[in-house]
Amino acid sequence: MDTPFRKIGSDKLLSGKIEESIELAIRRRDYKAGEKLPTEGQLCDLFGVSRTVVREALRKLSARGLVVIKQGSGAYVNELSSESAIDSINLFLELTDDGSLIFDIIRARQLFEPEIAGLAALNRTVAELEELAENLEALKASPPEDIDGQTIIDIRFHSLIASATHNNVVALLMRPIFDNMPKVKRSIYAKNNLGYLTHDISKVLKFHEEIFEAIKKADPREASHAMLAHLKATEKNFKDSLE
Amino acid sequence: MDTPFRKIGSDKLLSGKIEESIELAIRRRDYKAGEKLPTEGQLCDLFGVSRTVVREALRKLSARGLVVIKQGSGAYVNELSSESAIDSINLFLELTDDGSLIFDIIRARQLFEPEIAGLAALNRTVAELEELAENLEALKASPPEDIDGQTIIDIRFHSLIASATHNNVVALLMRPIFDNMPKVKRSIYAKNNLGYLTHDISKVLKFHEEIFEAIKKADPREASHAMLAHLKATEKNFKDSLE
DNA sequence: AAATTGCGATTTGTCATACAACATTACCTT
DNA sequence: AAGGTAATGTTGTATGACAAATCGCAATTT
Repeated sequence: MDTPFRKIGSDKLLSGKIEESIELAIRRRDYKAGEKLPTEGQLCDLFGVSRTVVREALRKLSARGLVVIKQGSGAYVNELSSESAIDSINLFLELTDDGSLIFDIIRARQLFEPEIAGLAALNRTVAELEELAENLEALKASPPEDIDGQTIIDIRFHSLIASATHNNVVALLMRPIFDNMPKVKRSIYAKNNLGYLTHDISKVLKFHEEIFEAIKKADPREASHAMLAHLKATEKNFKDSLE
Repeated sequence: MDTPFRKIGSDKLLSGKIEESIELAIRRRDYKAGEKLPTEGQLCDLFGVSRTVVREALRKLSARGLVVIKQGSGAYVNELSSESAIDSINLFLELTDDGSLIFDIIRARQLFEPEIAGLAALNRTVAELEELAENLEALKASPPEDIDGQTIIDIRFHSLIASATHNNVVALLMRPIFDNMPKVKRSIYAKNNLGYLTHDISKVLKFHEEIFEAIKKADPREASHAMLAHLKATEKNFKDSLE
């Protein structure tokens, strides 16, 4: 039953208020990345609370990746990496997976990656082409039985293309998808394990090379088509493994 | 001086180890959503550490959205909502924005949303069509000067379509993009404020209706095209505001 | 019997103090 | 001046105490 009365000072916990306060200061750039925050003692004085409260506030901020705490030294504003944000997403996907995650990942890649490859074909620099070429060589050189290693190289190939769009939002949002590729791979090889291996790295390599050539030629349509073909093949591989 | 050897048991801090341990238990589903964790006192005994440490571990977990702590009651495994994960992403985007965020958002939408609309056209249910229809009515009924209100309805329209793909990954990853739409809107109206308003809700409505009709007809190609036209118009609107 | 109230026990929130572990600085020795 | 060492500062952990919120159960009221 709802009453007309609602909570007022939402965050009644002191550690919560102080967390907010420090977070705000960081968002306002009062403290920039790498800078040292006041010591626990100073924060106690500033806020007029006990060290317990300050420490718990700092702990929460560190858990969210906003600050790093170094024993004996102090608390510093984190050079914000995307890792903690990505981790949050991945944790959520893992915990809410009702079994559809793998298929959703496969489908999402088909939706997004062709377009990404197309944009990358337009925006890529020569340095990025170089990195892609190196990646192809690495895949060629990898031992045929080292599936995990190949997966890492595979992920990097697709990540490089996402980065080559020069769109930070795109590159960031694709990360959770790429992070889940090993799970997809594992699910494929878990089914037909040891016996007959459908895995054929030369096929993957061929697709990668086609995509690379299209991006090199700055041909978005062809890049997009090549990417879609690649992902369709991956999906077929996955579906075949379900029997 | 760095040695080539690094710590193995990475988290040397007790609170970190205990955080990990509890997190693992949650990931393993030893404690399911809504369930109550042992009390602080019990955890102290279990791990053989002080309450300080246990409390800081719980605080970190709560900051990451894995548990909720209720004073006088206990710590419970959180009904995991996507909010904290999304917040992390949004915070990261905000803090690392070098000025390109708004443009990246606009571009990312053009990459992703046409495909999404296409998939939604194939997978939408009648209930979802109903919700979209209601949303169109809401937009029609909104006061012309209530731009913030219209933005909320606009966001919901696009969110509904993303959900109608029935792909959790897609719906989740689009959230940070939608959350930033108000920022884009504000940047448009900040430029030509008060004077001549380029804002014309009837245009938006027309696009939305086209998209809706295509999705209703289960025509992915048309849905995709309509969505792209909509987003191109939005981009033009944005670019016009830059002069 | 059902609902409400009140009280005690449990649990989390905050404070204070003390000491350990680590980092930084200043000083001293060479 | 260079290098090592002690002093100092800062974070990590432990303990004890009490406040504040919640919960469970019995007593009371209706």
